[in-house]
Amino acid sequence: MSAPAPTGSPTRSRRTKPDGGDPHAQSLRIGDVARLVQTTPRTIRYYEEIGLLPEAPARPSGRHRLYTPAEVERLREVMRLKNLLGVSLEELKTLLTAEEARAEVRAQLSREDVVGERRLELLHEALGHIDRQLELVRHRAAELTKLEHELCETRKRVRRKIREYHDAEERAAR
Amino acid sequence: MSAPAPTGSPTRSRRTKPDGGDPHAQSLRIGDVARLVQTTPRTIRYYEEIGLLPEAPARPSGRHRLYTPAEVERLREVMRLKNLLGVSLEELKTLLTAEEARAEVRAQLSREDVVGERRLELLHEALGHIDRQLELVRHRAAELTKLEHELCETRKRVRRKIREYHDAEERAAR
DNA sequence: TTGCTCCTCACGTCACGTGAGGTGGC
DNA sequence: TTGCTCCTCACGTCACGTGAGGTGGC
Repeated sequence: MSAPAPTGSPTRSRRTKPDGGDPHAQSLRIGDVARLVQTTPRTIRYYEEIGLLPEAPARPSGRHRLYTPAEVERLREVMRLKNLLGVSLEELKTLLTAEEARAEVRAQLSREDVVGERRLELLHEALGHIDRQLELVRHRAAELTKLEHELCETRKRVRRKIREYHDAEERAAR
Repeated sequence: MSAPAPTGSPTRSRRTKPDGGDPHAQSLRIGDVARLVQTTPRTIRYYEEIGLLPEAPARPSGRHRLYTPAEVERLREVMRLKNLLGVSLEELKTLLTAEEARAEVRAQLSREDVVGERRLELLHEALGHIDRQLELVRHRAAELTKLEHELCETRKRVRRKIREYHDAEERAAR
């Protein structure tokens, strides 16, 4: 998982000079981000284009995009779900929208200013969303495990044949 | 997995009249096959076009394609690997070519007319191929399982919050 | 004969890949 | 200033989707 950065420059991070209160401190450029999450700049721009990632607010056309560590994490999660769940980007978008709603709920709940029925309602909504995702993940995991078992069985059969060959050779030697 | 055939005619199978030695007995048409393996006729034709499925030999242009049960099984396996492994069709093609080589080897071995070094060589080749596939499958399975655990943890936290809410309500009632 | 499914182009779409030509920042 | 990465079009590609117009077989 820890990408060994196969080629290219040793990932120079931008603006690592002592943080002078700069709101862009620790920001990474698109190429660095792409290497970190194992994808390409083109893909990141495309995700922004279709609204899967938020546009950097008020970036003048032609200027470099900059990404905060939080945005990098978000992208990493997007890539992970896309790879593992095999859904379309449109489905992924709705899935992530729900995820954000959940985050919003968590934020509200932690401020403790949402109480009573409303609080319970939000919690049950979050639960429903998690359960849907869990079902999807479990289904795929089960199918993969089944495939793994089948491959193991086939492997055993081949190994047995190899053993039988060696046994026969041994008998012949006597 | 057993497709409930959501809409359309109740899957009339072709040529189910008592098998009169017809080599095409039990053959299915492309629409029936598509329903069976959860895909579309277009996809099946496309796979034939790029050589992922063998072309029906000597089918005059414009005539219907017919599929034997063995061909349906082959296609089902293709769909399964594509969905679970998330590889390109080109990668899948080489993967299946190796699979066929293995089948060929099995056929040769069962005829017992391959002996000595050659036999052992073929077996080790098969083993290597299986191991590569196993590695791929295990990696994905592990990642999915990790995601599943994470979702479970999140679920627990939400449930705990719900319980805490009810507890607080109970205390308030006293 | 009527209805269905099938056929072959062929253009559209999704999720990017890949230059072309130009600008930005260490 | 030199090198790099970045930028925006814009066309290409992969894996199909979706009609258009026509033929095949129960």
